[in-house]
Amino acid sequence: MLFSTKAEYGVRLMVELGRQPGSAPVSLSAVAEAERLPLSYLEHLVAKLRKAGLVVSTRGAHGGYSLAMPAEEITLDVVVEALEGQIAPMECFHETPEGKVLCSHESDGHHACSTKLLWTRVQSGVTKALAGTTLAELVEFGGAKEEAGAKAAPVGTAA
Amino acid sequence: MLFSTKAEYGVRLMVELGRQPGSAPVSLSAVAEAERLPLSYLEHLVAKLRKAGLVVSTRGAHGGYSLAMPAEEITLDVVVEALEGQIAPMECFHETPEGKVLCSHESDGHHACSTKLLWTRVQSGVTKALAGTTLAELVEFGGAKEEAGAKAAPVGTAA
DNA sequence: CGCATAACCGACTGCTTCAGTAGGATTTAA
DNA sequence: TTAAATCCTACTGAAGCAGTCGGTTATGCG
Repeated sequence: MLFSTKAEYGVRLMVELGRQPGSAPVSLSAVAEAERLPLSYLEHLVAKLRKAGLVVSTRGAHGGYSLAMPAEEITLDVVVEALEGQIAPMECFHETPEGKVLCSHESDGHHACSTKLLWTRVQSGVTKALAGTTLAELVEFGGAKEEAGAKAAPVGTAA
Repeated sequence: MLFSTKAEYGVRLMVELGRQPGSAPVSLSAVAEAERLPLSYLEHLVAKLRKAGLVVSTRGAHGGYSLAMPAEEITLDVVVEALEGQIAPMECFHETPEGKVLCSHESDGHHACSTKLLWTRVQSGVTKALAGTTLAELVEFGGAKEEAGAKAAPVGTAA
């Protein structure tokens, strides 16, 4: 598996916040119930998102989380990286700020690291996919949730 | 990290076999020494490659491994999958033989899984990068190893 | 004021995988 | 017959995953 559930849950969380019409904060427990995810685990994930500046929190009663910027401006590479850490295909693969790729094996040999070409391509493929997707797209793709007068609609009533 | 060292070492191993001009088998210890990798660990990896039909082995003295087919016909998606197992961006992401994508979360909700779009794109990016790269490319990229009369050239003499 | 609600924080746990080691059994060329 | 090689199973320390738990702080409301 390329990514763990941290990315999965975290993205779902972000989408849930993106669904919200206004900028009213959503409580974690609401997200947990809507997505059927463990609340205490979401706490860890949302902490990462907050530290990355992707969501803002309001404490106290009726508090919660909301997106730090409009969903159209949030690309998924930033989100996934906040949750999973630096995205690289391989341990030895380090990207400098200028975009150059370093490989830790290149120093120890006479010939260039033959896998570098491969991992560079993979890296590019993943990065393009993530950076080319915005949170707004996912929110829209997720389906048009009812918007007509449903500020405090009951949720748990299945069937 | 998207992939573990299993993919890294395994690909390096394949490249090393691909370097060999003829179809003469290369012993694992030779590969281990050339790439500075632990022999006993390589044994595990080469077993996976053999079971996947990517390399063939000849036992006994002067035995070793060689590619089961020309390097031009070996694409890296097969190699990496043999080493790492099924490549999917997420646990819930299953691809059927016909190419359809199933998501285990889609049954439990009213709306479609909003992350599916994202993981589908990531999957496509990785698959294209891996399937679009042949072992022959990596061998060539790795650099032209000396070919002129170097059947038993000493290796360890650095500096 | 006091209480429920909610964000925040750190420690702990069972489980699986990773990366590698160890010890042997079998096969084969010389 | 022996050295070189593949082959196989079992084991191990370390790390990350997927949570759980208990407690602290902040805040709106009656």
